[in-house]
Amino acid sequence: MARPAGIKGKQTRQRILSNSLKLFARSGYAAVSMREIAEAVGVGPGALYNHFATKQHILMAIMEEHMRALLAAYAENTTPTNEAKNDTATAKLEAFVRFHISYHIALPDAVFLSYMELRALEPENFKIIEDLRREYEAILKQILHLGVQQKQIRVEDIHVSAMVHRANMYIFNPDLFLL
Amino acid sequence: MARPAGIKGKQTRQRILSNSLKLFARSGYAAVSMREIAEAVGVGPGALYNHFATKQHILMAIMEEHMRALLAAYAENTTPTNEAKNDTATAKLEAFVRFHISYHIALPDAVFLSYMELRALEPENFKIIEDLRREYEAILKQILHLGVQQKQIRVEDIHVSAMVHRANMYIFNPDLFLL
DNA sequence: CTTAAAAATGAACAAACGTTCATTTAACAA
DNA sequence: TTGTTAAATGAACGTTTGTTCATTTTTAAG
Repeated sequence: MARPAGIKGKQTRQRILSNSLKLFARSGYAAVSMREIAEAVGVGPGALYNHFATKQHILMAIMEEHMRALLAAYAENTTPTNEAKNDTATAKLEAFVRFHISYHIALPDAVFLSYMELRALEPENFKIIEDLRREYEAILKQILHLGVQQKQIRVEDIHVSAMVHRANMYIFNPDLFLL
Repeated sequence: MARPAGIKGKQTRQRILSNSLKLFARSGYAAVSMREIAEAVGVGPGALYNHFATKQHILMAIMEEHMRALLAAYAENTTPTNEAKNDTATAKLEAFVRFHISYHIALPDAVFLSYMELRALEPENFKIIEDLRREYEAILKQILHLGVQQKQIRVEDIHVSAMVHRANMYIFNPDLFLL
């Protein structure tokens, strides 16, 4: 057999990503083999390389798309209408927290993976994900800043406060403290 | 070269355990090879097998000895003198929490590993570690029970309250919810 | 002093790993 | 209809994996 009938490439790509996400979250990136992924998707090992250059590229695609989807969902959630309604910093903060929690609760595997397997990323990929994470954190920082300006929020140190979010990362990766 | 002069077996065993702990905590059990461990210890790959039958036995030794040390330390901490001083349930609870936090803060690698690499344990080994964990949790449950009897503590559900501790495990291993 | 056990070596093994490639078939554009 | 690209196969490649083993040296016991 060769190419099956009625198969669109983008579908297989998505199936590789979703199955890899499950497997990586369950067993860890290093413990999952390409053959395992291929079997879960229902293709031969070689087929994976029509869609991703390496195993690392699969992990990277999962993480990067997760972060970009998070940022896009926040932008979507923060429509001009909602922005007008949430005019005060405390309203913005509540909207942010509600969005953050509901979004992350809905995608436990992706969140778990994005925290846990940072250590499996090659340096240049790690940097890309780190930058996306910083971009997301900047949203919270900006809200806190506004709250201080409006004298609605009092924080001893805005940076540290925003890091409450980042703390999750350190819980999962204690060694990052050393960087 | 063969056996070096002045080497006691127990020393090498400990060096294998401590180096493996560091490597496993940093990169994950599956991502660390026996050759990596051997190099960190400063011996050849074959030497590891004079002390542990398999790689899994190394992980298991780390986890089991960590849990047994935890239980022993608590027993040590809870001397008859201290028990007499901590006669009320709230005093016992405070003593437990203080012990728990200070002990776990002192051993971040071992704690991280014992939470994270449960998924790398073969079923029979997982059961042994799980039983030790339950034994430790039983201490807290007993204190809460006493507190309810003495009407010093009110809990909606003792089991659930004790599980606040266990919650850490689920944060690191969401799939355990399915068991 | 002799001997058995303990500790280490490093080459070797089979299995599994990530990845490549020649080949085949389906989809699609010209 | 023809030619090119996309998608899949599955055997094969070189490397790495966990582990074994014959051998050597040290320790320790009788």
